[in-house]
Amino acid sequence: MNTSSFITNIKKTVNLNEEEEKYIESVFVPLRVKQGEFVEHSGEITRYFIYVQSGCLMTYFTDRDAFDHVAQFATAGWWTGDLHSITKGVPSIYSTRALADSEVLLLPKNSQEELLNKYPQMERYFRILYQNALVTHLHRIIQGHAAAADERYISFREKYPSLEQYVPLKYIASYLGITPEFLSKIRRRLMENR
Amino acid sequence: MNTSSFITNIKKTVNLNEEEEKYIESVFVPLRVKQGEFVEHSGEITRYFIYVQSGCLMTYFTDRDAFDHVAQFATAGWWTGDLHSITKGVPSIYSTRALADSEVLLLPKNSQEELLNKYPQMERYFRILYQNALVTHLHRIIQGHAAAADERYISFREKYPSLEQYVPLKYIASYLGITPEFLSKIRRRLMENR
DNA sequence: ACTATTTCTTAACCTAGTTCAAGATACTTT
DNA sequence: AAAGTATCTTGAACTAGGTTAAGAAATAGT
Repeated sequence: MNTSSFITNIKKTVNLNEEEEKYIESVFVPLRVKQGEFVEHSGEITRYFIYVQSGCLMTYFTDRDAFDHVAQFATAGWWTGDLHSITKGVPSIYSTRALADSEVLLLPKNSQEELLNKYPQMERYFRILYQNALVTHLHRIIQGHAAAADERYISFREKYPSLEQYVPLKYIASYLGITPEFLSKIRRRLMENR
Repeated sequence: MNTSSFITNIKKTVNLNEEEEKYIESVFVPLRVKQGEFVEHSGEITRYFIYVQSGCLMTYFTDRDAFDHVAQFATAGWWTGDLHSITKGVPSIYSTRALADSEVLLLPKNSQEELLNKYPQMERYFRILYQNALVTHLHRIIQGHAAAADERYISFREKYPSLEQYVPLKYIASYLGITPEFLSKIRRRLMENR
């Protein structure tokens, strides 16, 4: 498995010379996961930042009634994992699992720290990554309050059309904060009205 | 108005020498706002990162039915504003207003860029700031899906006890994603059960 | 191809949270 | 202190979305 797609991704944000590329590539741990397999388990301390090369992962929270709540999906070019657990060294409340056979690159916590110390561009890369994620998250919060479920579903489909091929509807429902049954109703209404 | 509280805040995360402190202090624009006054208006391109020295601000989104939805509160030591608008140069969908007489420090977009280029520590400071905010935001999303309104209210009070002095209940309701009337009912139930 | 398991849908009934409208408490301003 | 404005509460009627349970359709395993 080669890591060049990741380097390409970084270079969209910051510049890297040959030596930097080499080093960065060297610290990632490539991993293949089959559909259904876990990359991280809740309850354990997260050790890796997870970058998706291909396939699709989901990160989710399981509540005390054993209901799963999808925090985020991640397809090629996305990062996922539990930032809180890895940075603070506390057990994670999220699990990360493959929704399809996937190739991921694991960046161990220590290696990330090294990268940040060694290459200021990497500090910038992550700053911008987090900055963009923050905008998206806040938008999701507000839309959760301001828009009805059907609107949220419609904009989800517009925003992430590629996810439909990987993600079962029940997880999309979970991501949107509704039940699969209600999503079914919404989908039917949308079909009937056109 | 002095800016030293801000420097103290940065120094909790990264180190600064005398020269750096001086320069950083020099690029901030201090501003006093009275209760009810706006710091940023939706529809305009955000020009400043907003740091709160004292008092309390709220940033909110107004939907097409003219309902306000509180995105976040900010008291002393917090940043607020619309990251999307300022970084992408697009009109903001959020407004920021003072809930009490407040002292804020405005960091113009250009000055932030300069700081980031000049001092790698500042890149790190913002990376960590965003990283922490991301954790909080994701938690808020998940709690919005996994917890009922009364639980969300209780954990809000535990997490931000200091906000109760500044923030009218109707805005707390908005932040939690419920109506003021329903928050009233929740509060009553909580009173009766003890 | 056959079976088992998971996912998706439907329908009847239920509830957390909303809407509307009115009254009660605060908080300002003069 | 009075009057005006904004906030908070209450209650009755309502609705978006949840629950339960069962069947249909798709996937996966053998």
